[in-house]
Amino acid sequence: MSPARGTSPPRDEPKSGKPVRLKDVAAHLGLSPTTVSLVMNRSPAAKGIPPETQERVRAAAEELGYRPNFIARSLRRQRTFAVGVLLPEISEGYAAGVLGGIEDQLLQEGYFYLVAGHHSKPDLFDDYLQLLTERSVEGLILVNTPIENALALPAVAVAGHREIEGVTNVVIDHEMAARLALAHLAELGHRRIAFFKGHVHSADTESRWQAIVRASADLGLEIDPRLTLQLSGEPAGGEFSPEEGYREGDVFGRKLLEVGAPFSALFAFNDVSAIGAMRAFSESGLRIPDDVSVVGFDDILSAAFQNPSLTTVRQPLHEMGRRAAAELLRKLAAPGEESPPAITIEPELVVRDSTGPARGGG
Amino acid sequence: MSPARGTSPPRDEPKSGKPVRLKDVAAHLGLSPTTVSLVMNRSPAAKGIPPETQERVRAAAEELGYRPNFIARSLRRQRTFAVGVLLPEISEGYAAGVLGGIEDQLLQEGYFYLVAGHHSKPDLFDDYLQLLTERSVEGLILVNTPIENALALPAVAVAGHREIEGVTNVVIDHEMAARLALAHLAELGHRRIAFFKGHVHSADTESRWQAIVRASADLGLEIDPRLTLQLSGEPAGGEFSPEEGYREGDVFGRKLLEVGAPFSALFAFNDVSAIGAMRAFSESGLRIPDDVSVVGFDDILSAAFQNPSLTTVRQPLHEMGRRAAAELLRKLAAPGEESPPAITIEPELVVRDSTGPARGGG
DNA sequence: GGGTCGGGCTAAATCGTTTTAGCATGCTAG
DNA sequence: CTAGCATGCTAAAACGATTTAGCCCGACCC
Repeated sequence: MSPARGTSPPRDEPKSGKPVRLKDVAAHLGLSPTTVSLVMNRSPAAKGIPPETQERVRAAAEELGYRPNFIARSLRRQRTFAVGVLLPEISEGYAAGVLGGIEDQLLQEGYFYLVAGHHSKPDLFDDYLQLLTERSVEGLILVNTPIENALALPAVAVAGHREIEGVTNVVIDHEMAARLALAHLAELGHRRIAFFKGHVHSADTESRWQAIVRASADLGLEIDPRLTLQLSGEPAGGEFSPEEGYREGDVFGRKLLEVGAPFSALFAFNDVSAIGAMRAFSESGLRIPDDVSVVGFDDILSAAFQNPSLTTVRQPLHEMGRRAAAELLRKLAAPGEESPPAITIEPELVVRDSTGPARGGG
Repeated sequence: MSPARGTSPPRDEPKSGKPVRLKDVAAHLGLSPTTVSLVMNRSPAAKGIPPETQERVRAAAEELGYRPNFIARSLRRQRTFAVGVLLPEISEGYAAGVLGGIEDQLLQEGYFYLVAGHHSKPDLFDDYLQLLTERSVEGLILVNTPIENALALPAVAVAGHREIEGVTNVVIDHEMAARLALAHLAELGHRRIAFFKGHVHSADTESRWQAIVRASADLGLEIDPRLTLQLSGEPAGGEFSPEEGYREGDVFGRKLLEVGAPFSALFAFNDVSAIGAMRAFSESGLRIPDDVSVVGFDDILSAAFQNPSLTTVRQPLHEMGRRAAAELLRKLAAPGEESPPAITIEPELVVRDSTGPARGGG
């Protein structure tokens, strides 16, 4: 049963047997665990320990392959360096994009995160909140996740639906988005523009529409109510399947043509409905962008692959995730301070081939 | 500083002040922590405790809103109920899909997971492995992540590039994939089929090609080397950007036409290259599927949105993730047992509009 | 009446750290 | 000669659970 029986492992292999604990390093050196801990953590209290001892300690730790046990440390310090992320569904493009940004920022700062996908079921949502709290996450990031009551932990929301006391909301700058898209179309000579509005329950719907109304006024464009169609499905983050959104775009594209009112451009609520509409237009014999220009919103992967490729307002999902994570870490670092109620992120217009000059000059 | 000073919080509000510990519940009842622990965990040793006491304990726990501290429990039991997931980049479609399946399975079984995206940088990869180990994850899932040496923890790989001792690999059944795609084309009357082979460094390339060769033989199809083009970028999980893959499909589609050898169908290595090729074909005046049929691989979101929509072999990413997680949990539950070197998942042929009967009957 | 047994609990060690409060020792200053 | 003060460390108490080894007490048996 002796640990060094028969062929011993090569000496430079630290992964043999049980992990090395602080106590082992201390024993190896003939010092107390306290000293080793102080040195390893570069604690201010370690200033009383002479440099040569410190060096001995570090050398021994290195030699033995000592790795502090995070669990024990978390227990003692009451810090887990972990945050919880709640989102509807991880494999869906919007959430995955945001999560990528969250991850970059968190890992960079030495944090990890626990993710739970609640599939938009409110009861699951509460359960997971509970579980995450039990696991002692230090804060929360809510991606496209509506909450009812205030939270016990510091939190930041991305595409949050409501305004909640103490929860900072990271949102896209709808004003700018509307201005970018409409100015682009206006510049190409379009005057009669059709719109797809979002689902009534989507948080983005209202603010985006307000922004569109304002931008239209600024640009001297008139909005024709007959050319304004409200989608019934698909809130911003995609609680419904993209296929549904696509089909809806197709259906609404047809509807638009049936209205009879002329239009030379469409600004859709999102890319999937834009793509659906493009299909409807093509099948009706219209050519894009010669007969009608189309602008989407989001810049999903497929946007670039369309034929023609889709001009769209890009939501910088990665950046939104990064900012959300950064803001949460800031809150954690400065618990007292007031935090901003919202952080707005600038969208970007990606001009591709689905937009072109209006025919006949406006 | 008394906790019950001034306006006390409503009694049914358990979130007031500090969290309730096991010790508090014990004190409240005049029992020892041991007893409470035994009861709460339904430990076999609790059989000596009379049901009425047990009921008292549970009622008190409920009343006080007791939630066991996971950290403390983890430390004592040496179980974290957490696994680590290593992947190149979370916001990329392949990894996100697999992760969705992993998550479903893990949460269902009471586990959480920590994700680290190494962006295909081997040094980051080692760092994160280290960090995850320090955090005491119980096992690892590697998604599209090549590893050099054996791992200290139980592990399962999805789309693993190498075979590693003790690491179970979850892979797609290439034989079946090839058979599905080629049988479909053969049935439509196609005899001269062009192929895009994968990048040399992709793990899937070789096995898939072998499967294609075998399936072709079985179906009596001949493979024309002139119609077999090897892509240079884009390994299976997408280390390169999709845009690159798309462009490459476009370029290779053109090359195919320049070869001069006739073909009526293309079986591409993945959807992005298939989509690129479709574009090349359309621009050369060929109609899909009338002049040429195209089959992709993966079933990415965009596949359904193409015009025409793309027939493709779907990789059930979610299922692969689920199976990987399930297998890892099995390993954790039965540490001694032999585990299978590989788990193969059946792909599915999704027939859409990019395939049709061969012109002139073969 | 003493031994045994079982019922109903609990004391205390433990998991691997961090951190507070000191303890020797030796030197210096008065 | 001794109080005072660095210097270089350490003992022990946390953190919040789990778990092993028993303790106490009454009932039962012979």
